This record gives sequence, structure tokens and C-alpha cells, in this order.
Amino acid sequence: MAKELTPRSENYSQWYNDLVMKADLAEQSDVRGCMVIKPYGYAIWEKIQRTLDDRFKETGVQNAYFPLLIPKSFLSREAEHVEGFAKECAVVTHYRLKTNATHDGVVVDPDARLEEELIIRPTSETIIWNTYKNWIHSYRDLPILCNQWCNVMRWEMRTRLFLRTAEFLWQEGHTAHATREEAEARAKQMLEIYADVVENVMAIPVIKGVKSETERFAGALDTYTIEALMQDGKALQSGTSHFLGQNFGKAFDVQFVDQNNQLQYAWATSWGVSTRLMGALIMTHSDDNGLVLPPNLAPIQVVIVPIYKKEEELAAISAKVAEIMPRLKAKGISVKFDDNDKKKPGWKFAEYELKGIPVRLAIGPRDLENNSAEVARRDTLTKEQLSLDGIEEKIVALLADIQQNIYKKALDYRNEHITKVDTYDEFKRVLTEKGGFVLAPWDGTPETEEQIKNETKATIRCVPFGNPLEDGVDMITGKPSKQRVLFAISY
RNA sequence: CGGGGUGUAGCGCAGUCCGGUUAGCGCACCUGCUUUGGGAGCAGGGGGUCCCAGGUUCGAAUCCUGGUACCCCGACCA
Repeated sequence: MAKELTPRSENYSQWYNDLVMKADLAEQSDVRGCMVIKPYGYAIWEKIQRTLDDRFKETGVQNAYFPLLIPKSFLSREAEHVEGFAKECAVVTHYRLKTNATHDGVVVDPDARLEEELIIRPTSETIIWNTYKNWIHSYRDLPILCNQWCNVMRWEMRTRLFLRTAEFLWQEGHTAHATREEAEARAKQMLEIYADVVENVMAIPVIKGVKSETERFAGALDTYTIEALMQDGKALQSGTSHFLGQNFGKAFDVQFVDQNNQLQYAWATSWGVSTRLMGALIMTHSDDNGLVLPPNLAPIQVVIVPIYKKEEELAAISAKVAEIMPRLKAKGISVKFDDNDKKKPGWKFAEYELKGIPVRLAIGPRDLENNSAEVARRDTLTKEQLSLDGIEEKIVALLADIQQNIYKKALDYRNEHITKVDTYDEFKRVLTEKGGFVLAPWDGTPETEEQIKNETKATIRCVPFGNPLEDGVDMITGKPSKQRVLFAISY
């Protein structure tokens, strides 16, 4: 990795791409706009998946699976929803190929045209609510709390690894409720779970809030969001939870009989996070030596690198390591001993730093004599000699310290990049010179929001939860503003 | 879909303007020896339809015509 590329530089894009590939996380696929997630990247994603999945299940959510293909007519049932997604859908029109005239390839069989085209899901509200119609008849059938882990496809014009690819992996939860209150509470509850996992496991500080009318999900009454700040000063929407009201209940005719024998439409929520979280992870913590993984997320928390000249030395080190590894594992630490003879220690040091492994132990002949190890931490790149006596307790404490330190560093950066402004000039200056979030008064109209977006590329990320009311004047129109809202240029 | 740019070894590029030995360099790869506490050194080696098609020419990676693919910058977006 080029040393001169610091996260805030003009070449941030290039730096990010290099890092994703060099750290062995993912690469661009030959297939248009798609991504290959490599084993190391996928191991991190799996950890995120497992953590979230456990949390979902604690709240009564169950996993299920719904079809990849959605009949075109389903998508058009909910007016705003179609409008939001129509522009980026991949469409299946035929179901068969045949060999071409010269028998050296295949062509689409024109006789195999589908009567109704099928859409590759960009999100699954429609197909799921079409199914829920058959599941829901009485208030006793509710709530229904389903989640699915799957891929979706949105035909984006320009793609970036993890942040915006044509196909991406995510989870989408879809719940149906008997009352408005219950649905709203569920939408907020899921957002809290996202925020908790992202902050405490991924060590990424987020701001929770509600989207403006313009920015909310197509078909939702309210969209709750967690917004993170990347090291280049741009915001990243990292997870959303939607209160969908009765829009899908009505569109798919999902009615049930309540306690009073009255027919009611079901209330809905949906919520999702995607492999975009991988992008958030990379852009929040990485430095010029590569990825920095929070210990709570790292597939390998500790790597042990032997340093030796002769076979006998390696044998002696291996014997020592064989004694230490079980002690570390007993503490729940995932540890790898890299005795690969093909690579030299210096190469391994650089490689594991690039991959973000939180702690590295180097053990050589000198250490064997002293019963010690060189312990290096990834977050600060500092090293110290520690005795192997009780090393497992020290590592446990060290991992906890790294987790906390990474989070604090990101939090400090984020907090330093929330700027209050009152005038449009100041607003523009902060965006270009400093970046980050800007808290500014807003008159509450979509028109003003649109103008700001067109002129500065900044959008309202959210109205933070618990945002204080504050009388002010809109930067542009001079109309009264009831509160400041959170603006940023975003991914 | 607009505006730029690039196709030469697995990757990154030089060579193209001004046609001329056998198309070159770095990384990676293979072999050998020396190395191993921060991405080793030396020596040797393998690997090419110079994007495709046509044209000009004694001769084309290089010039001309047409195609094609990819990248960047916009519009769209988790």
C-alpha cells in the first residue's frame, strides 16, 4: 500500500479499492457490476451475520426464505414502491436458450418468451406480502416476524466494492402486526439492535435518527436510520428500519379480523443491513498499513509468528506454541500459528497488518530463553515484550482494550466532525474544507432540501432521535426552522 | 445516456507522435545458492493472436477505416 495515501486524501477511492483487494476481502467480478467476496472477506461477513442473527432471534424473529423472482405485476401494486425501484431492476424475459445456427454458441430462444416478465428482487416486500396474505386471517395469527438472508439485485450505474454493487448480500426482516403502535415499536427496536451491534461489535459509532420525506424508503411512512462517518468525511447510511404503515397490507389485501370482529389491514415493518457494513468497517478503521479489525469481529484475533533460522529452533518454538495455544483458546480467543516456511517473518508481519489481525505474537530463540513473546497491537502499531506466564489473561485484557480504543478513536473523529452552522456560506465552507456532518437549521420543506442537494451534493442524513427543538431561520429561505437537522455528503 | 481516456505476459506499465533487428521493464511465477527479530540478495529460467476485422506498405504494436471491451467524470442509489 502506498504510504502517501492517507484516508482523507483525494485518492481515497483508489486507496479503498487497493485495500479491499490487497487485504483479500473481495474483488471486482468479470460479471458486470458484481463482486466476488473472497474467503477472508466472507469470514468477516459471517461473523456480522451470526451476531445479528442471534440478536434477531432473541426478539422472536425467525428465518425464512422467499423467491428470487418477483412477477412484474407484484411490484406495481404499491405506487411509491415501484417508482422507487423501477429504474434499477433486472428483468427475466425468457426461460430457454438454444444452440445457434453455427452450433458454436447459444442464443435466447424467441419462442420461450415469458407471458409475464419476472423481476430479480431488488427487495422483497411485494413477494413477501403476497405470501403473508395467505398466512394472516385473524389477530391471533399476528405478529409475523420473518427475516431472510439473501442476495438482491439493483442495476446500479456505477458500482464500488461492498458499497454499491449490482448484486449484494443482506438480510431483510419483514414483520406484520395488528396495531400501528406495535409495528412502530418493532421498527425502532430493530434499529436499536443494528446500532448496538454496529457500535459494540464493529466499533463504528452511529447516529440514530429518522429520514426526511425525500430520503425515506419507497413505500414507507417513516424510515429510521443509522448514519456513520467515514474517514474521508462522507457519511454512510449503514442500516435502515422502515415503518410501512398499512401500505403493503392494502396493496396486497392483507386483512384480518380483530378482537372486535372488525376487518383491519395489517401493519408492516421492514429492516435491513447489507454487505455495505463491510465498507463501513473498512472506511472507519483502516490506516496506511491496511485494515484494522475490532477484536469482537476479527475471525482471527491473535496470530503467532515464529522466528527461527534452523529446523530445531522451529521445533522448539512449535512445542512452546503448542502449550500456549490451548490456554488462549480456553479463553475464547481465536488464534492462528503461522509456521509457513515459505514466507519470512517480515513478510508475515506486513501481511497480517494488512489484514487487520488485532494482536500479533512473535516468538524466537531469544523469547524461548526468556519465556517471553513480542506482543504487537494493530491499532497503535506498538510492541512490547511480555512474559508467557499468564499470557492468556493479558491477551484478553489487551483485546478488550483494542476494541475500546478503536471505537473511541472513531467516536472522537466523528464528534470532531459534527459542525453547527447557521448560514449557507458557512455550510458550504464546512462541507468543502472540513467534511463530516453539519447541523443546520431547515424550514422542513422538500424544496429547500432539493436545492441544497443540487448545489452542494449534501443531503439530510436524518433528524437525530431526541434532537433538541431550537428556533432558528432556514439558511436559504429565511423561513422559521424548528430544529437543526443533520446534513452530509454521503456514499 | 452525455463528456473524457485506455486496450501490449497473471498484475502494473514503457514503446505508438516520427513504421525498420529477435517487442521491453517492474511485480508475481519456476530452479539453485546464500538468507530469516519488519514485505531478502544474487544468478539463471518460463510465459505474448501487441483488443478484433479490414486497408496502406518491401515491412505495422506503431499509419488509415470500421467494430469492440473496459476505466474515469456526471445523472441513479443500501
